Amino acid sequence: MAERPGPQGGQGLLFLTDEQLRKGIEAMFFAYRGFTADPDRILAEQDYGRAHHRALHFIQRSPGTTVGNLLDILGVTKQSLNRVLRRLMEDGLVEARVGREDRRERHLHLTDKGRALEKALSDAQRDRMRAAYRAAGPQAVQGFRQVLEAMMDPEMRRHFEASDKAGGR
Amino acid sequence: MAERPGPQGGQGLLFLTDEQLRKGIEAMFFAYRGFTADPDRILAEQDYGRAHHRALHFIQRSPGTTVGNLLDILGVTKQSLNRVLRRLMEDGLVEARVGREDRRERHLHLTDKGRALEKALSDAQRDRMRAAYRAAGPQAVQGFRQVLEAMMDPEMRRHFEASDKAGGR
DNA sequence: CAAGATACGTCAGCCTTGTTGACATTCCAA
DNA sequence: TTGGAATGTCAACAAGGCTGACGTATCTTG
Repeated sequence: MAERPGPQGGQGLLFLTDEQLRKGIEAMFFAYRGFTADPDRILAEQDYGRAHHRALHFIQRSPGTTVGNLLDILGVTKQSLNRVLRRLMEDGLVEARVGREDRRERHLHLTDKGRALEKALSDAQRDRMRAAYRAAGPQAVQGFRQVLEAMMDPEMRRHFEASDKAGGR
Repeated sequence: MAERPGPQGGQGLLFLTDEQLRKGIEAMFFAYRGFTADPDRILAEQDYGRAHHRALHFIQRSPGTTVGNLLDILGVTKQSLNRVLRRLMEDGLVEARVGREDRRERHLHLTDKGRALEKALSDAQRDRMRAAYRAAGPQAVQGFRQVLEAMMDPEMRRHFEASDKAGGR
Protein backbone atom coordinates (compact mmCIF):
# COMPACT_ATOMS: atom_id res chain seq x y z
CA MET A 1 0.00 0.00 0.00
CA ALA A 2 2.40 2.70 1.18
CA GLU A 3 4.94 2.63 -1.59
CA ARG A 4 8.62 2.97 -1.32
CA PRO A 5 10.10 2.94 -4.75
CA GLY A 6 10.60 -0.78 -5.25
CA PRO A 7 13.50 -2.34 -7.11
CA GLN A 8 11.33 -2.66 -10.20
CA GLY A 9 9.82 0.81 -10.09
CA GLY A 10 12.24 3.45 -8.93
CA GLN A 11 11.50 7.11 -9.63
CA GLY A 12 8.95 6.20 -12.25
CA LEU A 13 6.31 5.14 -9.76
CA LEU A 14 6.55 8.02 -7.32
CA PHE A 15 3.35 9.44 -8.77
CA LEU A 16 1.47 6.47 -7.37
CA THR A 17 2.25 7.05 -3.69
CA ASP A 18 -0.66 7.28 -1.28
CA GLU A 19 0.19 10.90 -0.71
CA GLN A 20 0.08 11.74 -4.39
CA LEU A 21 -3.22 9.93 -4.69
CA ARG A 22 -4.64 11.81 -1.73
CA LYS A 23 -3.68 15.07 -3.36
CA GLY A 24 -5.40 13.93 -6.53
CA ILE A 25 -8.54 13.13 -4.60
CA GLU A 26 -8.60 16.52 -2.96
CA ALA A 27 -7.86 18.20 -6.26
CA MET A 28 -10.96 16.57 -7.72
CA PHE A 29 -13.02 17.70 -4.76
CA PHE A 30 -11.93 21.31 -4.79
CA ALA A 31 -11.90 21.60 -8.55
CA TYR A 32 -15.40 20.24 -8.88
CA ARG A 33 -16.58 22.99 -6.60
CA GLY A 34 -15.07 25.57 -8.91
CA PHE A 35 -16.42 23.74 -11.89
CA THR A 36 -20.02 24.13 -10.72
CA ALA A 37 -19.75 27.46 -8.93
CA ASP A 38 -20.49 29.81 -11.82
CA PRO A 39 -23.52 28.02 -13.27
CA ASP A 40 -24.83 27.52 -9.73
CA ARG A 41 -24.97 31.28 -9.26
CA ILE A 42 -26.98 31.77 -12.44
CA LEU A 43 -29.29 28.89 -11.60
CA ALA A 44 -29.97 30.18 -8.12
CA GLU A 45 -31.24 33.48 -9.52
CA GLN A 46 -33.92 31.66 -11.44
CA ASP A 47 -34.74 29.07 -8.83
CA TYR A 48 -33.29 26.19 -10.75
CA GLY A 49 -30.75 23.68 -9.56
CA ARG A 50 -27.97 21.56 -10.93
CA ALA A 51 -30.45 18.93 -11.96
CA HIS A 52 -32.00 21.38 -14.40
CA HIS A 53 -28.61 22.34 -15.73
CA ARG A 54 -27.70 18.72 -16.42
CA ALA A 55 -30.95 18.11 -18.27
CA LEU A 56 -30.54 21.25 -20.37
CA HIS A 57 -26.95 20.38 -21.16
CA PHE A 58 -27.61 16.90 -22.43
CA ILE A 59 -30.69 17.91 -24.40
CA GLN A 60 -28.67 20.66 -26.02
CA ARG A 61 -25.87 18.28 -26.82
CA SER A 62 -28.18 15.67 -28.38
CA PRO A 63 -31.36 17.35 -29.57
CA GLY A 64 -34.20 14.88 -29.99
CA THR A 65 -32.83 12.54 -27.37
CA THR A 66 -35.41 10.42 -25.57
CA VAL A 67 -36.36 10.38 -21.92
CA GLY A 68 -34.97 6.88 -21.54
CA ASN A 69 -31.64 7.85 -22.97
CA LEU A 70 -31.43 10.79 -20.63
CA LEU A 71 -32.19 8.49 -17.71
CA ASP A 72 -29.27 6.33 -18.76
CA ILE A 73 -26.86 9.21 -19.00
CA LEU A 74 -27.87 10.98 -15.84
CA GLY A 75 -28.19 7.86 -13.73
CA VAL A 76 -31.24 8.97 -11.76
CA THR A 77 -34.72 7.56 -11.45
CA LYS A 78 -37.45 8.50 -13.86
CA GLN A 79 -39.44 10.04 -11.02
CA SER A 80 -36.57 12.33 -10.21
CA LEU A 81 -35.91 13.27 -13.81
CA ASN A 82 -39.59 13.69 -14.49
CA ARG A 83 -39.94 16.31 -11.81
CA VAL A 84 -37.18 18.31 -13.42
CA LEU A 85 -38.40 17.87 -16.99
CA ARG A 86 -41.96 18.75 -16.05
CA ARG A 87 -40.82 22.02 -14.61
CA LEU A 88 -38.68 22.79 -17.66
CA MET A 89 -41.61 22.08 -19.96
CA GLU A 90 -44.06 24.10 -17.87
CA ASP A 91 -41.61 26.99 -18.00
CA GLY A 92 -41.31 26.63 -21.75
CA LEU A 93 -37.61 25.77 -21.88
CA VAL A 94 -38.01 22.23 -23.15
CA GLU A 95 -40.42 20.69 -25.58
CA ALA A 96 -41.28 16.98 -25.95
CA ARG A 97 -42.28 15.72 -29.37
CA VAL A 98 -43.95 12.38 -29.87
CA GLY A 99 -41.70 9.99 -31.79
CA ARG A 100 -42.51 9.41 -35.42
CA GLU A 101 -41.18 5.88 -35.65
CA ASP A 102 -42.10 4.84 -32.15
CA ARG A 103 -44.88 6.93 -30.76
CA ARG A 104 -44.19 5.82 -27.20
CA GLU A 105 -41.02 7.82 -27.19
CA ARG A 106 -40.76 11.51 -26.37
CA HIS A 107 -38.03 13.38 -28.19
CA LEU A 108 -36.72 16.31 -26.22
CA HIS A 109 -35.76 19.67 -27.67
CA LEU A 110 -34.84 23.05 -26.29
CA THR A 111 -37.00 26.03 -27.13
CA ASP A 112 -35.40 29.38 -27.89
CA LYS A 113 -35.83 30.28 -24.26
CA GLY A 114 -34.26 27.00 -23.21
CA ARG A 115 -31.37 27.50 -25.56
CA ALA A 116 -30.81 30.95 -24.11
CA LEU A 117 -30.53 29.69 -20.54
CA GLU A 118 -28.40 26.75 -21.57
CA LYS A 119 -26.07 29.09 -23.37
CA ALA A 120 -25.76 31.38 -20.38
CA LEU A 121 -24.92 28.43 -18.19
CA SER A 122 -22.48 26.81 -20.53
CA ASP A 123 -20.81 30.10 -21.36
CA ALA A 124 -20.11 30.62 -17.70
CA GLN A 125 -18.80 27.12 -17.27
CA ARG A 126 -16.77 27.24 -20.45
CA ASP A 127 -15.18 30.52 -19.42
CA ARG A 128 -13.82 28.89 -16.31
CA MET A 129 -12.72 25.84 -18.21
CA ARG A 130 -11.10 27.94 -20.89
CA ALA A 131 -9.14 29.92 -18.35
CA ALA A 132 -7.94 26.72 -16.71
CA TYR A 133 -6.99 25.19 -20.06
CA ARG A 134 -5.16 28.30 -21.11
CA ALA A 135 -3.28 28.50 -17.84
CA ALA A 136 -2.26 24.86 -17.96
CA GLY A 137 -1.49 24.52 -21.65
CA PRO A 138 -2.35 21.96 -24.31
CA GLN A 139 -0.03 19.28 -23.03
CA ALA A 140 -1.62 19.42 -19.59
CA VAL A 141 -5.10 19.40 -21.09
CA GLN A 142 -4.36 16.18 -22.86
CA GLY A 143 -3.25 14.58 -19.60
CA PHE A 144 -6.28 15.95 -17.80
CA ARG A 145 -8.57 14.30 -20.30
CA GLN A 146 -6.69 11.01 -20.19
CA VAL A 147 -6.91 10.71 -16.42
CA LEU A 148 -10.58 11.69 -16.31
CA GLU A 149 -11.43 9.20 -18.98
CA ALA A 150 -9.62 6.44 -17.13
CA MET A 151 -11.55 7.32 -13.98
CA MET A 152 -15.00 6.83 -15.50
CA ASP A 153 -17.10 3.72 -15.18
CA PRO A 154 -16.99 1.85 -18.48
CA GLU A 155 -20.64 2.52 -19.14
CA MET A 156 -20.19 6.24 -18.63
CA ARG A 157 -17.16 6.16 -20.89
CA ARG A 158 -19.43 4.81 -23.58
CA HIS A 159 -21.75 7.79 -23.22
CA PHE A 160 -18.79 10.11 -23.16
CA GLU A 161 -17.28 8.76 -26.33
CA ALA A 162 -20.67 8.68 -28.00
CA SER A 163 -20.78 12.44 -27.74
CA ASP A 164 -18.13 12.96 -30.40
CA LYS A 165 -19.74 14.96 -33.14
CA ALA A 166 -18.01 16.66 -36.01
CA GLY A 167 -15.01 18.31 -34.47
CA GLY A 168 -14.96 16.07 -31.41
CA ARG A 169 -11.63 14.61 -30.63
CA MET B 1 -16.53 32.56 -29.26
CA ALA B 2 -16.43 29.74 -31.79
CA GLU B 3 -12.76 29.72 -32.70
CA ARG B 4 -11.26 29.16 -36.06
CA PRO B 5 -7.52 29.06 -35.75
CA GLY B 6 -6.69 32.73 -36.11
CA PRO B 7 -3.58 34.09 -37.76
CA GLN B 8 -1.91 34.48 -34.41
CA GLY B 9 -2.90 31.11 -32.96
CA GLY B 10 -2.88 28.37 -35.54
CA GLN B 11 -2.76 24.75 -34.42
CA GLY B 12 -1.64 25.79 -30.97
CA LEU B 13 -5.06 27.00 -29.87
CA LEU B 14 -7.21 24.18 -31.17
CA PHE B 15 -7.53 22.85 -27.63
CA LEU B 16 -9.54 25.95 -26.74
CA THR B 17 -12.42 25.40 -29.16
CA ASP B 18 -15.93 25.35 -27.75
CA GLU B 19 -16.18 21.71 -28.70
CA GLN B 20 -13.02 20.78 -26.83
CA LEU B 21 -14.28 22.71 -23.81
CA ARG B 22 -17.61 20.95 -23.95
CA LYS B 23 -15.84 17.62 -23.94
CA GLY B 24 -13.82 18.74 -20.95
CA ILE B 25 -16.99 19.70 -19.12
CA GLU B 26 -18.59 16.34 -19.79
CA ALA B 27 -15.41 14.56 -18.82
CA MET B 28 -15.55 16.28 -15.44
CA PHE B 29 -19.17 15.28 -15.03
CA PHE B 30 -18.75 11.63 -15.91
CA ALA B 31 -15.44 11.26 -14.11
CA TYR B 32 -16.79 12.74 -10.90
CA ARG B 33 -19.46 10.09 -10.91
CA GLY B 34 -16.80 7.39 -11.09
CA PHE B 35 -14.76 9.22 -8.49
CA THR B 36 -17.51 8.98 -5.89
CA ALA B 37 -19.07 5.67 -6.92
CA ASP B 38 -16.97 3.29 -4.83
CA PRO B 39 -17.11 5.17 -1.51
CA ASP B 40 -20.81 5.77 -2.07
CA ARG B 41 -21.41 2.04 -2.09
CA ILE B 42 -19.61 1.55 1.20
CA LEU B 43 -21.36 4.52 2.76
CA ALA B 44 -24.79 3.31 1.73
CA GLU B 45 -24.27 0.04 3.58
CA GLN B 46 -23.77 1.91 6.81
CA ASP B 47 -26.38 4.57 6.23
CA TYR B 48 -23.92 7.36 5.83
CA GLY B 49 -23.68 9.82 2.97
CA ARG B 50 -21.05 11.81 1.15
CA ALA B 51 -21.22 14.51 3.76
CA HIS B 52 -19.93 12.06 6.34
CA HIS B 53 -17.18 10.96 4.01
CA ARG B 54 -16.02 14.52 3.47
CA ALA B 55 -15.92 15.21 7.19
CA LEU B 56 -13.99 12.03 7.91
CA HIS B 57 -11.55 12.75 5.13
CA PHE B 58 -10.63 16.23 6.24
CA ILE B 59 -10.41 15.29 9.90
CA GLN B 60 -8.12 12.44 8.98
CA ARG B 61 -5.99 14.71 6.85
CA SER B 62 -5.63 17.36 9.57
CA PRO B 63 -6.16 15.79 12.97
CA GLY B 64 -7.07 18.36 15.59
CA THR B 65 -8.66 20.72 13.08
CA THR B 66 -11.42 22.93 14.43
CA VAL B 67 -15.06 23.08 13.48
CA GLY B 68 -14.61 26.53 12.02
CA ASN B 69 -11.77 25.42 9.82
CA LEU B 70 -13.83 22.53 8.57
CA LEU B 71 -16.69 24.92 7.77
CA ASP B 72 -14.28 26.94 5.68
CA ILE B 73 -13.04 23.96 3.75
CA LEU B 74 -16.37 22.29 3.17
CA GLY B 75 -18.27 25.45 2.38
CA VAL B 76 -21.49 24.50 4.11
CA THR B 77 -23.38 26.03 7.00
CA LYS B 78 -22.53 25.15 10.55
CA GLN B 79 -26.03 23.73 11.04
CA SER B 80 -25.49 21.35 8.20
CA LEU B 81 -22.02 20.33 9.32
CA ASN B 82 -23.13 20.06 12.92
CA ARG B 83 -25.77 17.51 12.05
CA VAL B 84 -23.15 15.35 10.38
CA LEU B 85 -20.55 15.77 13.14
CA ARG B 86 -23.09 15.03 15.84
CA ARG B 87 -23.98 11.75 14.20
CA LEU B 88 -20.32 10.82 13.78
CA MET B 89 -19.66 11.58 17.43
CA GLU B 90 -22.74 9.68 18.63
CA ASP B 91 -21.57 6.72 16.61
CA GLY B 92 -18.12 6.98 18.11
CA LEU B 93 -16.21 7.73 14.93
CA VAL B 94 -15.16 11.25 15.80
CA GLU B 95 -14.13 12.83 19.06
CA ALA B 96 -14.11 16.56 19.87
CA ARG B 97 -11.56 17.78 22.36
CA VAL B 98 -11.87 21.18 23.98
CA GLY B 99 -9.04 23.45 22.91
CA ARG B 100 -6.24 23.99 25.40
CA GLU B 101 -5.31 27.46 24.27
CA ASP B 102 -8.76 28.61 23.32
CA ARG B 103 -11.35 26.60 25.14
CA ARG B 104 -14.15 27.67 22.81
CA GLU B 105 -12.64 25.65 20.03
CA ARG B 106 -13.31 21.97 19.49
CA HIS B 107 -10.45 20.00 18.03
CA LEU B 108 -11.65 17.07 16.01
CA HIS B 109 -10.02 13.66 15.95
CA LEU B 110 -10.92 10.27 14.55
CA THR B 111 -11.31 7.35 16.93
CA ASP B 112 -9.99 3.92 15.95
CA LYS B 113 -13.42 3.12 14.61
CA GLY B 114 -13.49 6.35 12.64
CA ARG B 115 -10.06 5.71 11.27
CA ALA B 116 -11.18 2.27 10.14
CA LEU B 117 -14.13 3.59 8.16
CA GLU B 118 -12.13 6.45 6.74
CA LYS B 119 -9.50 3.98 5.60
CA ALA B 120 -12.06 1.73 3.94
CA LEU B 121 -13.49 4.72 2.08
CA SER B 122 -10.20 6.20 1.04
CA ASP B 123 -8.78 2.82 0.04
CA ALA B 124 -11.69 2.35 -2.33
CA GLN B 125 -11.30 5.82 -3.75
CA ARG B 126 -7.55 5.55 -4.01
CA ASP B 127 -7.81 2.25 -5.83
CA ARG B 128 -9.83 3.88 -8.56
CA MET B 129 -7.51 6.86 -8.68
CA ARG B 130 -4.45 4.65 -8.77
CA ALA B 131 -5.83 2.64 -11.66
CA ALA B 132 -6.58 5.83 -13.57
CA TYR B 133 -3.13 7.26 -12.83
CA ARG B 134 -1.43 4.05 -13.87
CA ALA B 135 -3.43 3.85 -17.08
CA ALA B 136 -2.71 7.46 -18.00
CA GLY B 137 0.91 7.67 -16.94
CA PRO B 138 2.94 10.22 -14.94
CA GLN B 139 3.01 12.83 -17.66
CA ALA B 140 -0.79 12.82 -17.90
CA VAL B 141 -1.13 12.95 -14.13
CA GLN B 142 0.90 16.10 -14.01
CA GLY B 143 -1.37 17.72 -16.57
CA PHE B 144 -4.44 16.50 -14.74
CA ARG B 145 -3.28 18.19 -11.58
CA GLN B 146 -2.36 21.41 -13.35
CA VAL B 147 -5.76 21.80 -14.95
CA LEU B 148 -7.66 20.96 -11.77
CA GLU B 149 -5.63 23.41 -9.80
CA ALA B 150 -6.30 26.15 -12.33
CA MET B 151 -10.00 25.39 -12.12
CA MET B 152 -10.30 25.99 -8.38
CA ASP B 153 -11.49 29.16 -6.76
CA PRO B 154 -8.47 30.97 -5.32
CA GLU B 155 -9.68 30.41 -1.79
CA MET B 156 -10.05 26.69 -2.36
CA ARG B 157 -6.62 26.61 -3.92
CA ARG B 158 -5.29 27.98 -0.65
CA HIS B 159 -6.81 25.10 1.26
CA PHE B 160 -5.53 22.70 -1.32
CA GLU B 161 -1.97 23.91 -1.15
CA ALA B 162 -2.12 24.07 2.62
CA SER B 163 -2.55 20.33 2.67
CA ASP B 164 1.01 19.64 1.64
CA LYS B 165 2.56 17.66 4.42
CA ALA B 166 5.83 15.82 4.33
CA GLY B 167 5.86 14.04 1.03
CA GLY B 168 3.33 16.35 -0.59
CA ARG B 169 4.34 17.69 -3.90
C1' DC C 1 -55.68 -10.85 -32.86
C1' DA C 2 -54.31 -11.43 -28.07
C1' DA C 3 -50.81 -11.05 -24.78
C1' DG C 4 -46.79 -9.34 -23.12
C1' DA C 5 -43.14 -5.98 -23.12
C1' DT C 6 -41.68 -1.21 -23.44
C1' DA C 7 -41.70 3.92 -22.83
C1' DC C 8 -43.41 7.15 -20.24
C1' DG C 9 -46.06 9.72 -16.64
C1' DT C 10 -47.63 10.25 -12.00
C1' DC C 11 -49.08 9.78 -7.05
C1' DA C 12 -47.45 9.12 -2.42
C1' DG C 13 -44.05 8.96 0.92
C1' DC C 14 -39.41 8.92 2.61
C1' DC C 15 -34.37 10.46 3.31
C1' DT C 16 -30.15 13.27 3.09
C1' DT C 17 -28.19 17.39 2.94
C1' DG C 18 -28.36 21.79 2.00
C1' DT C 19 -30.60 26.52 3.50
C1' DT C 20 -32.20 30.75 6.95
C1' DG C 21 -33.17 32.63 11.31
C1' DA C 22 -32.97 32.87 16.16
C1' DC C 23 -30.89 32.17 20.44
C1' DA C 24 -27.67 30.33 24.29
C1' DT C 25 -23.15 29.45 26.03
C1' DT C 26 -18.53 30.01 26.69
C1' DC C 27 -14.54 32.39 26.52
C1' DC C 28 -10.85 35.62 24.61
C1' DA C 29 -9.22 40.16 24.34
C1' DA C 30 -9.32 45.04 24.52
C1' DT D 1 -16.32 44.42 31.97
C1' DT D 2 -17.99 44.16 27.76
C1' DG D 3 -18.04 43.11 22.83
C1' DG D 4 -17.24 39.83 19.67
C1' DA D 5 -15.75 35.17 18.29
C1' DA D 6 -16.42 30.05 18.24
C1' DT D 7 -19.57 26.82 18.93
C1' DG D 8 -23.98 24.25 19.65
C1' DT D 9 -28.81 23.73 18.92
C1' DC D 10 -33.83 24.34 17.82
C1' DA D 11 -37.18 24.99 14.15
C1' DA D 12 -38.75 25.14 9.61
C1' DC D 13 -38.09 24.62 4.90
C1' DA D 14 -36.52 23.12 -0.02
C1' DA D 15 -34.10 20.56 -3.59
C1' DG D 16 -33.43 16.50 -5.33
C1' DG D 17 -32.37 11.94 -4.60
C1' DC D 18 -34.95 7.25 -3.57
C1' DT D 19 -38.74 3.15 -3.59
C1' DG D 20 -43.13 1.27 -4.69
C1' DA D 21 -47.30 1.11 -7.10
C1' DC D 22 -50.22 2.02 -10.78
C1' DG D 23 -52.06 3.75 -15.39
C1' DT D 24 -51.81 4.33 -20.35
C1' DA D 25 -50.27 4.27 -24.87
C1' DT D 26 -47.96 1.74 -28.11
C1' DC D 27 -45.10 -1.66 -30.11
C1' DT D 28 -43.88 -6.55 -30.82
C1' DT D 29 -44.42 -11.19 -30.94
C1' DG D 30 -46.56 -15.66 -30.70
